[in-house]
Amino acid sequence: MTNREIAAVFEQVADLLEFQGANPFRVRSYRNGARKIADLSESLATIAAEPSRSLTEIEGVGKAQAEKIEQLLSTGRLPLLDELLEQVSPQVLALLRVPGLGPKKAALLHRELGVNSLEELRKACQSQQVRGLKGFGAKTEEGILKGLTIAEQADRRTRWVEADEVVQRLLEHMRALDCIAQLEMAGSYRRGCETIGDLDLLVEASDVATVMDQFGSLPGVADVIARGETKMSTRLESGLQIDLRVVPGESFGAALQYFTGSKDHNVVVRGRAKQRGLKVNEWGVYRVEDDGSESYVAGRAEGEVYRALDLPWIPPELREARQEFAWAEQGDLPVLVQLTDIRGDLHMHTTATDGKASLREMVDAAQQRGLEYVAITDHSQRVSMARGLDAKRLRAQWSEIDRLREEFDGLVVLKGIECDILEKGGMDLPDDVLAEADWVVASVHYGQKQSREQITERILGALENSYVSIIAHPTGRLINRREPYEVDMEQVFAAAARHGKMLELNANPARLDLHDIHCAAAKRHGIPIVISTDAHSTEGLEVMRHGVQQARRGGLTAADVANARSWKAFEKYLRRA
DNA sequence: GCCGTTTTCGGCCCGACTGTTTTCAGTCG
Repeated sequence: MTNREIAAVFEQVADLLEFQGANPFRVRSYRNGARKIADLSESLATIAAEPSRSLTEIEGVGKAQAEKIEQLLSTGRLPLLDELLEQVSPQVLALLRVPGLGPKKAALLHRELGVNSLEELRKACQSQQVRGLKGFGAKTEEGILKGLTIAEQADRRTRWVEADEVVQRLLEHMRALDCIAQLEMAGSYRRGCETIGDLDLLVEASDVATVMDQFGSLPGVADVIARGETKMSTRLESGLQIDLRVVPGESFGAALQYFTGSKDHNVVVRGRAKQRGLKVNEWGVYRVEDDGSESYVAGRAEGEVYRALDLPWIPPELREARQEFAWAEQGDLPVLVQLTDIRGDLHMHTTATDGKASLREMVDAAQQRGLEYVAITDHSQRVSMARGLDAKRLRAQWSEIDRLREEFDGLVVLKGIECDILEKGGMDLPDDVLAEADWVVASVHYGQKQSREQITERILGALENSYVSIIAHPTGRLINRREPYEVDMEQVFAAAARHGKMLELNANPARLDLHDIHCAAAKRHGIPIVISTDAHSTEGLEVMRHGVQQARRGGLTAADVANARSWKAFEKYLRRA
């Protein structure tokens, strides 16, 4: 079983236990275990197979979970899960997706009314059976009916780039107010996560009511879910929820820290505070005296909050309770790569295959963006739908690049190709053609359903080809649309390191492939990452910022990113490789 | 179920808001 599958089993166990009203800390420990497993770049099977190592070396995995992982690895089954599934039907778990329904209320509905599915819940609400239950009323019933629609279309998080469009609109709408002193987005949006559950807006303002009125009047707001003295929540017609918090200036930094999360990061922050006789909440950092009284220590700026805990400010992208606290304590926090560090773009298409802009237009647009070097990498012949290039057409394009080079002073244009790794293994163009290229991007487009062994073999084969420079979008996933193909990334990392190859971080916001944890793993292997736009139009060059953001989440510095090097430095590296 | 600079038991982050209830439980982030 793969890490992802085992993490999913632990998640399911947590859901089922929660539904049964089990010890909430036991539930949390399974969720925590699932997350740590999902964050792992090494496979559990590898760790378990090594006699000198133990699964309990994974933080958050103790003796009990280690045994369960071993059961899953050897038998593919978990008796605990089977047992739980006998007691609770998995369909009932869907009830937890209804906003406002937690384990307690869902269990009560199941127990008292025999509700087993979202459909049955709808019927129970419509026949007004729900309002009679203890702890329920007419308003709850109406709320559930509203929430049902959301639950039915749930299971989908918004891609960061889509959320960003809403954010830009929201910020502009709010900036129209004079009474706002500070305005920041927090939450997973600020952490640059690839998908966003909801949006969090933080405001410092004197006039709370005016801010809330303005917030509620954002075009596209379908519903005001809640409105209190400091907190308000709305839902857009698209289903996206936006939370607003209004705080005073002395709390702004503390609130920003608090609402940026992640949840797990904040748990560690709180724990540290406690060790130091402090308390951290969204209003500030407080010293707790022996008599129980509290005095304000910090909270105006986010950095103050961390300083009070003897930590440097931690970039939001790193706040996932992974390595950041260890780094921060040792003074080893990476200086994360920035968009302005990027000097080259090494994956783009033209009208020769499936691009929308000509070679000249792409090169021109790259120069206008201030890039020092680009590689033109159209598809190879196997990608027939895109009219992929055979040797003859490819050489013709390279001649065109030769002519173009004389015109474009100060911009280096590399003769490249995105060469398919064939289903049966091997490259889509002969070695003598690849040998003439400056830059060979190898990628899997076909046969994505093949077995783990097959796909891994294909990619390893490409890494062994001395003319291949890099593997593009190494896992093939499309966010919200297609799972990554089965590939043993450990072997890919080892082979890439051995053969001196690079790995691509595809910056297309639908791909963001490599994943952040794979970026971090590649860095540990000393593999240079190239962030590429894979642009199919001149506007497509714009997506570089998404790739940089993903790289930051992976903890990459400019030194870890090959195309953050000057052309001179990059060229030297190419020649050596 | 996990974990340990008050360690092998007894903690485990903390506050806002809602609806239902006369003082709080449940949910959410």
